[in-house]
Amino acid sequence: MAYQDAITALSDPRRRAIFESLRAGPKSVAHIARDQPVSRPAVSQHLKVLQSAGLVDVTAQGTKRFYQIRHQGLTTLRHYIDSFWQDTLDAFANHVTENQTKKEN
Amino acid sequence: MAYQDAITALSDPRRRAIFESLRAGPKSVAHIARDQPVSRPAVSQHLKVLQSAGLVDVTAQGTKRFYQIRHQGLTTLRHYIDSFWQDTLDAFANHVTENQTKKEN
DNA sequence: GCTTACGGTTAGTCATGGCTTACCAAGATG
DNA sequence: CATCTTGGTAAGCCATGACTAACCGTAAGC
Repeated sequence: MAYQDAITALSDPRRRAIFESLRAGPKSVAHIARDQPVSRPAVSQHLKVLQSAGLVDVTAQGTKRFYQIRHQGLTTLRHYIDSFWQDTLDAFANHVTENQTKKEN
Repeated sequence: MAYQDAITALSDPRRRAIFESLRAGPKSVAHIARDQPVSRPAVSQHLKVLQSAGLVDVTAQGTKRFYQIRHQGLTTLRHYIDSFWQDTLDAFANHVTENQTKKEN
């Protein structure tokens, strides 16, 4: 949902590896698990986290479930990062001008 | 250093709160800790992580140490996120065309 | 000089979360 | 229908990491 969930989801190395493996396109759970050094249930749990973070979505096709990257999740994360630019640059300018005023720090 | 460290550093809610509190400009450790519901050593440890992730840098001024946001750390993180766009869009196009070819999935 | 403020480090505790094993439901295949 | 494949879920184990208390070094201020 929010950017917090996206960051939390991508903070785990294995989850990041799974997410990055989807760069190549949609994959089934078994296909993803084949390239990972952990069990299939572990992959399934990671995918659940990625999905509820809005980073992937699923397309059922028979018993197979294809996961793929969802760009919207990455967009919210990018907005969060971008939001620091203007804020901090303004703040830094203020800090320089108020440098001599000796406020409570 | 790398984007991995930045993501890991920002995955912790408290560390994110500390980092976001620096939007307003450089602050001393005591000043940061004043707004956080944890002890000063805890804040110190978080700042250490943020620093080694390249997200903040320090300016000593007497016994006080002013921490501020370092934009370069955010830049590497943004590049990582951006790197998914072209890759996944290409991959999706391929997947659509190869849809009937029934590859091993 | 002595004392106080600032802040980094260490040791030890406790909660979070990633993993495996076992289990179960549902669609595919004969 | 019986069997196999696919994959989600639960219980339990264990490592990681966030936190506090206690300590230490260093620069200010009297």
